[in-house]
Amino acid sequence: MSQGEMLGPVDDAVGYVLKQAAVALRNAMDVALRPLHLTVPQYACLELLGQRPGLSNAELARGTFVTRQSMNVVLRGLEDRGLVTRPATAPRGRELPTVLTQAGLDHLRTASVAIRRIEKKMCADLTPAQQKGLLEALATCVRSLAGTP
Amino acid sequence: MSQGEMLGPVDDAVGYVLKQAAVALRNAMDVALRPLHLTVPQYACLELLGQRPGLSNAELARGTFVTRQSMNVVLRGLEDRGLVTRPATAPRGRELPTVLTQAGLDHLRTASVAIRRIEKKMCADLTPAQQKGLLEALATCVRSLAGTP
DNA sequence: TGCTCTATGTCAGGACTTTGACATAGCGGA
DNA sequence: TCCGCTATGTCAAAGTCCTGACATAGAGCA
Repeated sequence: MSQGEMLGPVDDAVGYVLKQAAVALRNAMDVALRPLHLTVPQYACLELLGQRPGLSNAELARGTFVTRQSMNVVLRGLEDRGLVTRPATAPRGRELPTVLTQAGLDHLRTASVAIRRIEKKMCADLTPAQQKGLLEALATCVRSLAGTP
Repeated sequence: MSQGEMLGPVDDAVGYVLKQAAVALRNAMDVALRPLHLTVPQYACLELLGQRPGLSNAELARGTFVTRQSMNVVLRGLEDRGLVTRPATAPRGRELPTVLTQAGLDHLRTASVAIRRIEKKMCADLTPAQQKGLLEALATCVRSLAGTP
């Protein structure tokens, strides 16, 4: 390659830098979760269940930004490993409320500290005010994009 | 669903909101590019080539955060549609410098305004200072994550 | 009651991306 | 010069995720 770090116009585009940050975070999470034999979607599922037990498959899918089908296979894998449990029959409607097992809770704890370390590292060079502003700005972006075309 | 918009602890995590924003942007770009028969990676490739003509396959892959193999199939598709051109033989080393054709440039222009409209909408409710802060904060996060573990 | 509409769980198929591997072209030091 | 070392382009295989489709359960309304 000819130039090492030439600043191009793409680096001024919010979308580009957003994508860049998301990919960097994803990769860092991936390597942090590998020793625990967890993928990022699996961890996201556990984290959500830890904070809000009894979520159904569809609710978990929306919460982790994947489809119901993908979440279904994730849950199957976690179920086979004994990390989560779903009742055989639906207590209401067709929703199968999922809960963490003790093993799942233990796994979540260790994974959670690893991920929290990643986030800490990511925000290490940000002042508390900057971090707060980042959070608010991103939330505002999400709201703006959610509106009608 | 029981609760509509209950604010959970996950919404306070920077990583979660970052992912949320990236997915929202990706989806918005997807629907905006569909009428032009372009996928997001294809558009990203065209945009990069428009700003820095002559980039090689590997350089484009790094710039769009995918693997060389994925970028190879993307380039093949764009080449078959006559939007980009690569020399049959490498002028230096093994790199094949890719450039936009006139049709590719036209396609890029229309796609670029559509995407810029999306970014404009995303940042609509942000003050210029907030937008500047967001850009800087994200760049700082990328740098922090890039450091050694 | 009966009908429609929405939402959920699940199965099959396909599209896209990544991992792994290989041959080759420059680069730099012994 | 020669030998490693890195980087590039490409092929094959695997994995991951999504789109499409179906049957079913509850809510709302005539």
